[in-house]
Amino acid sequence: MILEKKKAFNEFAAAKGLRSTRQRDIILDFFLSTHQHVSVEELYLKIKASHPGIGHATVYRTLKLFTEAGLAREILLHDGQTRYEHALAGEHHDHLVCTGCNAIIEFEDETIEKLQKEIATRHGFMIRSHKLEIYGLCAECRAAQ
Amino acid sequence: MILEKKKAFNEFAAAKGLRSTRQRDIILDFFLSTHQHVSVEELYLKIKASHPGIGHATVYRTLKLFTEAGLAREILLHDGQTRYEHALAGEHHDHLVCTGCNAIIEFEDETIEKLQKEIATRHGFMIRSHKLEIYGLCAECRAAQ
DNA sequence: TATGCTTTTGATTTTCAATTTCAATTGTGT
DNA sequence: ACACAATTGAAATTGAAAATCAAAAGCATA
Repeated sequence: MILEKKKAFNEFAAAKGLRSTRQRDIILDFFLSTHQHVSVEELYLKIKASHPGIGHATVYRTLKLFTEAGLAREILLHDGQTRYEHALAGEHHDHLVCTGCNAIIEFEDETIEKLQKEIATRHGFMIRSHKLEIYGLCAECRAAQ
Repeated sequence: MILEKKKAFNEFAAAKGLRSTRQRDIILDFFLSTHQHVSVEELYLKIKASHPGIGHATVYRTLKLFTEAGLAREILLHDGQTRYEHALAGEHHDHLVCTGCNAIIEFEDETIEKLQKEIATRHGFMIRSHKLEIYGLCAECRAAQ
């Protein structure tokens, strides 16, 4: 899985004529070994602990590259921080976001995906990507109330 | 429709013990007369043209109030600007967002809504709100390519 | 209508994520 | 090793959003 993604990135880099750099390797390693939905700041701090030389800007830039390469996907929640989740081209999942404890539960639903395609077709729209987030309270937070 | 919303806001204000102010009236008028999906900045500039006294902060604060009152809903697209769309409690629609021309097409789909509820139930999750955005190219932008 | 208390306002400052800048560094083909 | 372009990172900049706080405005009461 991790190797698969590294390979995917290398292919993307090669196709785009990007150079292979120490920093990108490190950032990719860290990104792949974090939990889902890291914010840039969070990842930056993690990396900084063992690689103090790596700068803010590079982390931002590189995560944008991963997104272009299809390894990552940007998610905007409502706390003003951009997060990135793991992704592989083609695969997709959506989110239940708990507003109580900020937990994120992932799910997939083929029927919803299919309905989206139908809607798009009806409007002459060509889908590139989509995002479905359901906000509310998870089972634990409901119980705790 | 506009009166209905004004009434809704007045009721909300009364229930919360908020005062009725000239600024809030003006901002509500402008908000209700704009197209869907205004950014705060956009609305602020529109208002400023005829009411130069009204400040940035007030527009931000007031839009948050409208959201609390159920008249507006925050939407985060990928341009770093928070937008607000018109809403009435209970009503909901989702978006096709064209990455070519930034057009936003609204749609509603009962089946998708129903599937979301099922998914939530399956996870013991209580839905408060949700957001579905489909990104891609609209018919015009596809043709223009 | 005046009084006194409280909310609201708005100019300004602050914050903070994200981007830009640019000189120095590094990767890569020759 | 050389040359040249891409990349990096410290620092500055931008820009949205929130916080601050004295002044102004709303509102209940006399």
